[in-house]
Amino acid sequence: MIGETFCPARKTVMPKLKPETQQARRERILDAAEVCFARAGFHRCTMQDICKEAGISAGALYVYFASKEDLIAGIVERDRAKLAAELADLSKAPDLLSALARLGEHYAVEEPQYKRVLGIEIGGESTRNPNVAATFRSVDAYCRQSFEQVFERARQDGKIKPQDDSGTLSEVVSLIGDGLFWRRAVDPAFDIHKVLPVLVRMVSTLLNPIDPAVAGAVLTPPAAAADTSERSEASS
Amino acid sequence: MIGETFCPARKTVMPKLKPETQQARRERILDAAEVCFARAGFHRCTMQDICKEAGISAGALYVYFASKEDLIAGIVERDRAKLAAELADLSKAPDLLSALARLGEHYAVEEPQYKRVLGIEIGGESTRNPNVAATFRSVDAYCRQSFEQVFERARQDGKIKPQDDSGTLSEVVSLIGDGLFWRRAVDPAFDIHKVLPVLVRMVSTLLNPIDPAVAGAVLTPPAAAADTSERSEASS
DNA sequence: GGAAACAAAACGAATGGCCGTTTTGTTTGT
DNA sequence: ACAAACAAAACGGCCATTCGTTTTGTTTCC
Repeated sequence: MIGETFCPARKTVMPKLKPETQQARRERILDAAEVCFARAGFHRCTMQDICKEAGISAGALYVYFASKEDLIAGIVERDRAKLAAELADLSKAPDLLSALARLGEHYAVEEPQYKRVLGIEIGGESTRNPNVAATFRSVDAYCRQSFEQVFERARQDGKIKPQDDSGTLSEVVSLIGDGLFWRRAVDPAFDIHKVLPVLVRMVSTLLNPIDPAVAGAVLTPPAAAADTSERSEASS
Repeated sequence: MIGETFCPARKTVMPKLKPETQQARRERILDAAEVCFARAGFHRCTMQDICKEAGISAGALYVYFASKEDLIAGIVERDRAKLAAELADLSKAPDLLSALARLGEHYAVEEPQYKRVLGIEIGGESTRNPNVAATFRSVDAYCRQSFEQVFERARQDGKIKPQDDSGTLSEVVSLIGDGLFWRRAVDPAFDIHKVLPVLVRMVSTLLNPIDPAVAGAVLTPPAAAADTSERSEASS
């Protein structure tokens, strides 16, 4: 076994962790950093905090991230990438409005509190850190474009008859999403189920201002709506 | 707390700055701190930065604020108090919807950027600093109550016929306000004039879902609306 | 009225602790 | 066997706060 293999073609760098384990470590560090950053903000959170949370040493951390700045950038990229991915699924949804409502539900209810707080932290950081700003804005723009395309297709399919152009619709819906996100992050007593139906109704009048019958049709595929979002508290 | 030293007729000495100048200094420091905090965040901003911005020395600053924490609390209180005051004026407005639109216009256009960024900073801080959280939430609650009262009165006066209760209406409108605020703070390219009319229309259908004629009446006292907000660039 | 008296206000260099990062020596994976 | 991965301790800079001193403004006493 020990048989002294000196390989001829072997010279410089190679032995390492398997790239997958390497990636796993990175993710783990990011997970820990997310928690810490949300708990204390990007600032007051120390590298030592993150090390402790991740169960590693400072030396190890610096193998994977060159600096705190770099770590922050990593957090932002991962978080925003996930957001973009989840929003991309939206375009596949058959029912536009209930898909939107489900999205709101998802972000405002299922996501743990610390992720929402992290979102605020990211937005704030984007106003002063050009690096963060770049990824933040690009994802933001992508999301609004997605919305816009969805609306545009729905209109061409005759499913909606909005009086505004798709770009404006997308802006308005994004804005409502931002409001949900902010309120939910900042006010622990916020009850999304109180407002979600109203928001849906409101948006539906936007999409079909003329004919309430059509709006109703888009709004309520009755069975699905009842199951998914409207009353998840009935069971408990 | 200032002029009150008890003085036996003879010996008493209590020279000081006139309370008004004292207050002025405090305000000046708060102004400087606002700028610095917005520029760098509560964290990365140093006390020396603030001193430089205010044109005073460290020692002087600590005469007026016991600690950085204390200074942050001061900022939050002043900012929120102003918000509450401005919102209180709303109840006096004769035309509800255009008053709301004007409010949105005010916060999203006239307010300088750094104040918006400061708002994010405050919200973020409120998720972890109990002191900040207390004033933040109390003002937040006050604002929503104001909205609620305004809506309730409008309903009783027969000006609106909403199908939702005033509490819910207030939540929804607040949420839209939050969305405006966030978007405007975070996205410098955001054009509020693209969405404001749509938002107004949307809210108006909320307030008067049944009878579009009434809704139209509330929405457009035509002369006033044109002058105040809709197209301030037409005249010039 | 004006100067002495005195404390608040302001200054600004010094301090002490904290935190991001580096260095050093050991372990581990291949 | 050898470099990458890691832990642990150490370093160096920065920053909130303090403190001894100076300045400023008000009162008191002649």
